[in-house]
Amino acid sequence: MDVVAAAQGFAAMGSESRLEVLQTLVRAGDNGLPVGDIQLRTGIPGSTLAHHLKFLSSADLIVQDRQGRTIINQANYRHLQALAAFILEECCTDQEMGA
Amino acid sequence: MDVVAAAQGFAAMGSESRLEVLQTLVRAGDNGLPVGDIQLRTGIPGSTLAHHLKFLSSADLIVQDRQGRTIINQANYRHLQALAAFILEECCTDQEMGA
DNA sequence: CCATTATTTCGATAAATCTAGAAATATAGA
DNA sequence: TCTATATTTCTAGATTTATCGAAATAATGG
Repeated sequence: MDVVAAAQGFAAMGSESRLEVLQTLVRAGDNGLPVGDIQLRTGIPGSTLAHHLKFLSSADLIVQDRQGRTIINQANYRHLQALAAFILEECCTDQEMGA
Repeated sequence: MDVVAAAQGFAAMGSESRLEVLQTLVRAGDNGLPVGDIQLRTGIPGSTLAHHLKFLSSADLIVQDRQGRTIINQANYRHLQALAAFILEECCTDQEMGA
């Protein structure tokens, strides 16, 4: 995980609306959720939601998979875990003792 | 950690420049670093850096402490850890089994 | 092919953010 | 107090983002 990808990931989580969408998907588990269900649970209008889902998907935080005419959205747990790990990954590597 | 604070925290990490500044402080450990040192290590101009540090500090990601005429910046490890934990905290709580 | 459902793209406006030079502020020491 | 050092505030332009209605696209069933 390079700093560019990480920044993009955090930026995608850095909006209240989008973080709520992401949390909804994280809670939903491996089955994922269709766009319409997310719309119902969050109250976000379709066009706005599509915008946010695109943002999340560009950042690799979710995966979209078409099934017939609905689109299933799933949290990308691997990537999310990698981002969580990234935050403190290099903790204290430059720290000097004493002082 | 509520969703508002979390979104603010992730937004603060969601810029490449700012994430680099934060990483620099995470690496620096508990001793922290003066603004000038961060400036040297990152190459970011003073006024821009001050802006980013304020952003990070508003989001509670770093703590600033004046010592004489220099300002020591330290990563707020507690808060960073809480943010890392937040990401997958509620994983799968809504998941239904089978099918 | 037509109607229906699901989702996205278009378009436009408002708001927030990024950047950095110049000026201002704060502190310490001579 | 005068000077040097450290950092911030001011200011402003360029870029990005957020929002959402209306129109367009995609897929299904009759």
